Formats: sequence, structure tokens, C-alpha cells
Amino acid sequence: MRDVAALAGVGLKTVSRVINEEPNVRPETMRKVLDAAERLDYRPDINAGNLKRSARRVHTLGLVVGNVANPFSGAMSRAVEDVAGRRGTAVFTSSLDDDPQRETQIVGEMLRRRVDALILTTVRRDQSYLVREQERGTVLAFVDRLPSGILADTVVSENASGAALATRHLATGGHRRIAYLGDMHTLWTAQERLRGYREAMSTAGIAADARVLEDLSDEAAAYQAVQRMMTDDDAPTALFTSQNLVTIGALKALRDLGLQRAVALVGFDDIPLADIIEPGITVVAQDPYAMGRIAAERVFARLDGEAGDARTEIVPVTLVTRGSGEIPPRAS
Amino acid sequence: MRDVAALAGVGLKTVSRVINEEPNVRPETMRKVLDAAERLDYRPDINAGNLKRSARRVHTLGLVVGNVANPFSGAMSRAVEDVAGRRGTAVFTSSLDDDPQRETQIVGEMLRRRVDALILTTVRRDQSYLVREQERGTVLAFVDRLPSGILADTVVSENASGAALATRHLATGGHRRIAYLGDMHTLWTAQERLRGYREAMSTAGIAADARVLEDLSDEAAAYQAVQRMMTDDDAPTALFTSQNLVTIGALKALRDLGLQRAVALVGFDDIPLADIIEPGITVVAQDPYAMGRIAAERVFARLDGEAGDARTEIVPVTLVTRGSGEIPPRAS
DNA sequence: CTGAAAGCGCTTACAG
DNA sequence: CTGAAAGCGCTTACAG
Repeated sequence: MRDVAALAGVGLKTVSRVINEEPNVRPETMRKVLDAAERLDYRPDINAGNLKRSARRVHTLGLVVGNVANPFSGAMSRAVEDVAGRRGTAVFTSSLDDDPQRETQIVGEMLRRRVDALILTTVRRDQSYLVREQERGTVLAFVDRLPSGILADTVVSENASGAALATRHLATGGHRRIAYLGDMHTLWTAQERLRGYREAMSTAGIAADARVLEDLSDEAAAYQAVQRMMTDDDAPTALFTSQNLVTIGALKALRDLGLQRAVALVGFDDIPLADIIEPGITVVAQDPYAMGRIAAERVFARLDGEAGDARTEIVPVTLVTRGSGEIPPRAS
Repeated sequence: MRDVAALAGVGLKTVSRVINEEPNVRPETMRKVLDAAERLDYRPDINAGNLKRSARRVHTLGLVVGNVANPFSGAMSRAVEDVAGRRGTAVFTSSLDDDPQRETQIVGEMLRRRVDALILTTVRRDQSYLVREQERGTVLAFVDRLPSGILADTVVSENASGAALATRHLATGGHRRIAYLGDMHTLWTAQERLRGYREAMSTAGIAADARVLEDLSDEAAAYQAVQRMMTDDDAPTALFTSQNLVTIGALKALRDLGLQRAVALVGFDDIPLADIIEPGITVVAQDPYAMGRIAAERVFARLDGEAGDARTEIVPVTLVTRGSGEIPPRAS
């Protein structure tokens, strides 16, 4: 910048004004500065500016998702990127892999680089380690999972009622032997979905506990669980799979057993091409794009000065019937 | 930092030494500093440090992909994130949407925030606008598509030979009426895949041009194109779809026409659940994770001082036969 | 092993 | 409409 000022024959402050498009610069002066900047291939260093800038906004935001390679996280990232982009804000993205150690490590890295806000999918038991950072002015929002030990805007799916909806759909279709296949029990979403399943089972007057299988964290685990489960005399006639990878694992197991048209299946969270498979996969679809969008909008509202208590937004889910959930129970 | 120094009763430089884990600090002094930092909840500002730091490495990298919500880009992002994470480097990610204006805008935003390197999927005709930035020391790498007007490490798929492989597979299966359905012709990858198709057709002694349909940029366009195409007397008996969204659109059209078991289909780039659909979808699978990984490794090699000419790495593709590509031509 | 001085590239708060 | 001085939070290059 010093070189530009020298070449243009003006003061530093004038160059600064031109770069930041501040008013009160004569067109003629402006042109001189722009020419000099062009000739020297000048690039302003935004970090240097932020050092002294009063508001200390860096127009940068950190996003922690489960795994960008998973379509759920992909859609969420895209939404955050879109909202942030419209506000001239760049996004640091990082994947959590449901590893508690990574959570604090990633957050630390982002904080060290300065961000105006953090949008977080969490996995640790407790997020109180962020309270001091919040007090210092960093805006926080949580997405997909509720935080603990801290209050901040949060966006989640209708987990429990969505799971109840799925379970009720199967019960209404005549099923009594409905199994629950879920992700790690330590995850809040898994607990909520299990709760919804239990409530619906109870309402339908069916004992639930014998058919609950948890801690299936990937496709392979779900595949094996279903393979084993279906050999029982008392095998379920319907499955409720509470996460997209579990749904895919179960689907593959049913197909390999030749049971994809015999055993009903409803999944929580939509899966790609669910409508092309035969039978089509009935799901309770989440709206990850909306979740990301709302979280980003909350963050910008807070950065714009919105006061008031932390809000929790619940994003509706939708039952999409495509065939697999409407298979009737076998007479047995 | 000043406050920490005051509270600990030491000089600024000593605090700096402790924070940066430099040697030559007495354990006792170190403890005092650490205590003070803890009590004041001190967070070093890495950007302030970088201002004066000689190497001027900011341990931050920019990544521009097609669209993080697309599984291809998702896998690539994840790979870059993994390599960067191991090097203590954070990643700015942004989606291009094949919009030439966004390309320069995103790149500009990232450069203004300072990055050590940029990994880019491009869409503009020409990337010579980056030459001066490269001369200034920013490391550049291109992924998925070749740059023009600039030399830098580049990672691409075996586009032409992969497309030829797919086409040859169909021709070997007895097909003569093989249609090519491709993305925007302005994209380098689309041109390469078309070239591969043409070469394989020519080798098989089949005239190709009548069955080339380009500029299908999304699922809906591909769907309509296939719907229209299949009503011809002279309709193709096999389709080669040169991109994942085109494959999905074509798939849906064939299914809605009841032709999914009658018309052969080979796609370029794998699609999720391709093995569960019936028939399974035969594809020439790319390896987006490897592409992202190699691009990131190239970048770090250059940052570590590797000299030498720009390298172009070609990542192999694999023909995965699952059924749809092995459907024989109908007698007609 | 420790610290005071100068400066990174910019902005703020002024004065003119 | 324009610019000189002071300072943001750190590091470098010294000196001790």
C-alpha cells in the first residue's frame, strides 16, 4: 500500500479510501490510485486491516459438519456457503467424523484463525468449553444436534416426532414386529429417534425393547445386523432404520437375502436415488439444506445485532412413501 | 498478549516464545506465562503474527469445487481436508456452479484473506489472470479440469480413454446405435469424453455424429433428452452418459419408459447405490478422493520447496460392470 | 535464558 | 476532499 501511495503521489489514507470504496475521493485522484494499484498488482491484506478495524469483523465463518462426503453434510455445507457468499463471507469447513477429540481440535484451529461465528455439529458430551469464547463475542450456532452446557441458537430436525411418524406408518400398515436400527446411542439424534420409536410403539400397544438395536455406526454394521436378525424365527416384518448409512446397509442385506419385497423398510433421512430402487425406499426425509440455511441466517442475524434468548428452530421432516414402507406383513 | 506479559511479569517476547513453543524458556517462567494466559483466557491472533512472520505462511488453503452437494465434489473436498488437516492447515471451500463469474469472484475473496495455495476446479476459458499471483508465491494446483494460459500442477481423470472404454464395452456387447449424452461442451472434461467416445466408435467402424447430444447440464435436461430420443424409429439401443447427473436423468427416463431392462447404459463417474438398482448401473468410476488427495499432496510438496516443471497427474478410472451395460441390443 | 526496539500492512481518530 | 500520527497484536533482529 505504501508503494501504491508513493507511485500515485497521495497519502496512505487516500489509498485506503479508494480500496474500501469510501466516499469523498475526487474521481481524478481515484483514477491515479487505481492505476498505481494495477501497475503494482497490489492486493490489499484484509487481515492487516482487521487488526485495527473497530468492529473486528473478519467476514469469515467456521463450519463443522459430520462428514462433507455424506450427502446430508454436503447439502448443509452448500446452504451455509450460499448464505455466507451473499454476505461476502468465506467459510472454513471441516469434518468431525464423530470424533470428540477432533471437535475441540478443529474448533481451536478455527478460532486461532479468527472467525466471526462458528456453526457446529457436535459430538462431545459438553460444549461449555465454548462459553468464554461466546462471551468474548464470537457468535455460535449449533446444527443437527443440541449442545450441552451452553446456550446458543440451535437448528435441529423433528427427530422424535419424525421417528414416531415412521414407526406409526409401519404399525398402521399392520406390522407388529417392527425393529429399530440406530446409530451410536451417545448421539443426541439417535436417542431422540429411539424415543420417538418407543412412543409410537407404546401408543400402538406393542412391546418395543426386544427389537431395538443400537450403535450401528456404518453401513457394514447395519448390513451384518440385518443379516443376523432376519434368520430368527421371530424375525421382524418391518425395519425402521434411523440414519442414512444404516438404511443403505439394511437395504443391501435385505436384497442379498432376497427379502427386499417381503420386509417393510422406512428410513430416517433421505438417500440418493431412493425413488429409482425397486421397491422405492420410503423415508422420513430431513431437509439438510434448510437446516444449514437457517443456521447461517441465525448467525448473521446475531452478527447484525439481534438480541434475545437463544432460539431452537425445529425443521420439519416429511414422510415420503415410495413402496418399501407399504409392504404388508407376511402371514406367518 | 500485553496483558499476559504484564500479569506474568515478563516481557512480550517471552510470552511469544511460550505460545510458539520455542526453546530456551525456563520451566518456571513458562508456567507463569501459561497461568496468566489461562486466567486471561488469552487466544493468540495468528493473523497478527503472520503480518511480520518471515515465511509468511498462513497455513490456510483455498479449495474451489463444482458443488459440495455433489458426491464427486464431496469426496474431493474430504480428501483435501484430510491431507490439509494432517499438516495443520485449514481449508476455505467454495462451490463454483460452473459459473465463470463466480470463479474469479471466489478466487478474489480467497486471495484477499491470504492463502498459501489454491486448489481449483475451473470453468473459465483462461486462467492467465492467476499468473501474477503465482509469481508472487501463491501455490496453484488444478483439479478435474486442465487450466489454460498458466502452468501449474494438475490432476485429472482418464477422461478420453475412460469414455472410449465405456463405448468399446457397449460396442463389444453388440451395440451399434450408441448415443452419447454429455455435459456442456465448453467444459474440458466433456470435450475429452466426447473425443474418447468418437475414437471408440470410429475404431468399431460406426458413424458417431448423429447420436451425439451435448449441453445437458442437469438431471432434468438429460431426462427430457432421453424421453425424446427413445421415441425415434431409429432409437439407440445403448446410452453412454458422460456425467453423474446425466446418468441419473437418463436412468429415470428409461425407467419411466419401462426400458431400463431393454436399453443398455454405461455412465461416466459412479453414482450412489448404483449396485442396488435393478439392473445395477455399469459405470466407468472415477476416484474423486484420490484426485483431491493427489492435488493436496502436490500443493504441499510445492510449499515444501519442490522445484521443477508443472506436473499433470492422470488418475485411472475403472469399468465397474453391474448389469445395465451388459444388456444386449434388441433385434429390431 | 530474557527483553526493549522497530516494524508487518493496514485503520482509526483527527486536523486541515 | 486529503493526509500525518498513533496503534492493532504480533514477530524479527538484536543486545544482554
